[in-house]
Amino acid sequence: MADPMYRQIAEDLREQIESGDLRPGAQLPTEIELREHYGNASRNTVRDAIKWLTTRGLVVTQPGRGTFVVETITPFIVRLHTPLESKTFEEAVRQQGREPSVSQPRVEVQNADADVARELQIEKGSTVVIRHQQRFIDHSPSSLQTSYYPMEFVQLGAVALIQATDIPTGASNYVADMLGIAQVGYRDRLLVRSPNAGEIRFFRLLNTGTELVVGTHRTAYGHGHKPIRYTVTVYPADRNHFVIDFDEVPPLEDLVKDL
Amino acid sequence: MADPMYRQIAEDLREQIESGDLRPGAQLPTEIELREHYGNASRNTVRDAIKWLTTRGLVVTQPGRGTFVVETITPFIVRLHTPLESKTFEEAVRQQGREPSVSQPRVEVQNADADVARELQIEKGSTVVIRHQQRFIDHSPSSLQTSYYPMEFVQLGAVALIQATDIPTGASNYVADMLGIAQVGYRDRLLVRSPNAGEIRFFRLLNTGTELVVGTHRTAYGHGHKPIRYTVTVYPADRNHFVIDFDEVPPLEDLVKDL
DNA sequence: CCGTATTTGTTCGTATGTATT
DNA sequence: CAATACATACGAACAAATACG
Repeated sequence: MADPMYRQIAEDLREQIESGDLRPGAQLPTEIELREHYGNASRNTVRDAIKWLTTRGLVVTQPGRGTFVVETITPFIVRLHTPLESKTFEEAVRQQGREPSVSQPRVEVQNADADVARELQIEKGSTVVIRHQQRFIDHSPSSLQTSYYPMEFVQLGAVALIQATDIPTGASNYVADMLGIAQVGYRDRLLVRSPNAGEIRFFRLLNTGTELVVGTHRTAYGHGHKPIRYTVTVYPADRNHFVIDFDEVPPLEDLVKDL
Repeated sequence: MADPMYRQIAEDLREQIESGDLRPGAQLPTEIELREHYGNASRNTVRDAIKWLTTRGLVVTQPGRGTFVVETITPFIVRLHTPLESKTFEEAVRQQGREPSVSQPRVEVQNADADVARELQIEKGSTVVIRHQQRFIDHSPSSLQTSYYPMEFVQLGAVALIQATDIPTGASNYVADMLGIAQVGYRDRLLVRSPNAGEIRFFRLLNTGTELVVGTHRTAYGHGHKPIRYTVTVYPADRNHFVIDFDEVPPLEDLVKDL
């Protein structure tokens, strides 16, 4: 049995895109033109073909403008496995020749949900301090970071945690200094999922259903496997690569240069 | 202005799914029933609503059967950052209480494309040995692995690389033993993309356009940052988590247990 | 700023095909 | 084989966003 017509049209367009006949950013023929080109197929059939392509992330449509081949984005490299004497966000971004900026932190005090309780090894419902921050690269939304700390840390003296001001040395180092709890290791978990409404807004995603985010869940530990911090950072999957280095590898600049 | 009707229907169904009124695996009302429920909307409008949900990965439709809320899969944990004395695939899978198996390797000799040439730091077009292997967990397709080695290694004596038989100690250790090139570090790069036709077939994906794979690109280095091996492993994004450990962290079993 | 043409978005109706039960 | 349910395809009308003179 032959493929349905809308798939044949979609395949034909896909080949034109992948062969380079239709370059990134180029406008596809209008629905009327496509209709005429493919044996006077119905406009709805042509639209089904375009939908097939949009669902697979090959084209985007804009009302009143047209349908365009997606632009390829030069990805930013997110380094997950930095050494303990790690670079701050600002340093890491500048290293790739880009301009970092961050929002003022937003601080909340809430009860731990199941995820947070598991990662911080505390009772579900215990009080935790939550610090949110928005990060930008070249003034474009880059990532959303949410860190969870046990309320206990504030009571023990790390009071800056519940203040909505940037901690220049990094909240992690601040806790280490104030409480004498040094970070000796961490575990990152990555998972891919659909963005929620807030993420769609912040990252200015199109909400075509093809957009995805990568969540990196980092739990940092002190001596004796005691959790210090649980940080979730969310990145749009389309504009980021994730790099993990172990021991002796060439400098990151080589990779950035070669893309 | 109010949302279009198909979106209102989609939102209503989405809430039922996320609230748990419609559990994973449950069948949605048929298109005709939905049509009647939502003020005799056109069947096409109901179908637009369902399409909105399918592109977001919330439901799947099966011709002749119905539309069903997607089943949630218990993810396998892929450990990216194992120490150098790392576990084999078999050991890592058994550690999570699952049953591993692998295909016979398929070996090719080809010219390096731009990616491979960059990673192995050789001339584009140089001859490379490519070893493919299919991996299964509990007899389900789990990952596709492709490793690239410079042809030079075979000429220098590592002849088992071009034989289509499993190297029990691991190809990496074999190269180290035969040529005295020890692996002293590696860099992993992760990226999310749509699967190609072969991957859709092997992983038995539905090709709804929402299915995604995560590619892990590992370049292993010997002394002096000399590349030894470039390995691309492809995983379906929906059934895997990725974990990277650094220094002192609790045993992985704790995480697997708590899911 | 306005009006008009162009282009995609939404909604309906209808008919027929294909897969499953 | 029949009934049910989703898939494909067509045609039509109006709405909304955009571009342009």
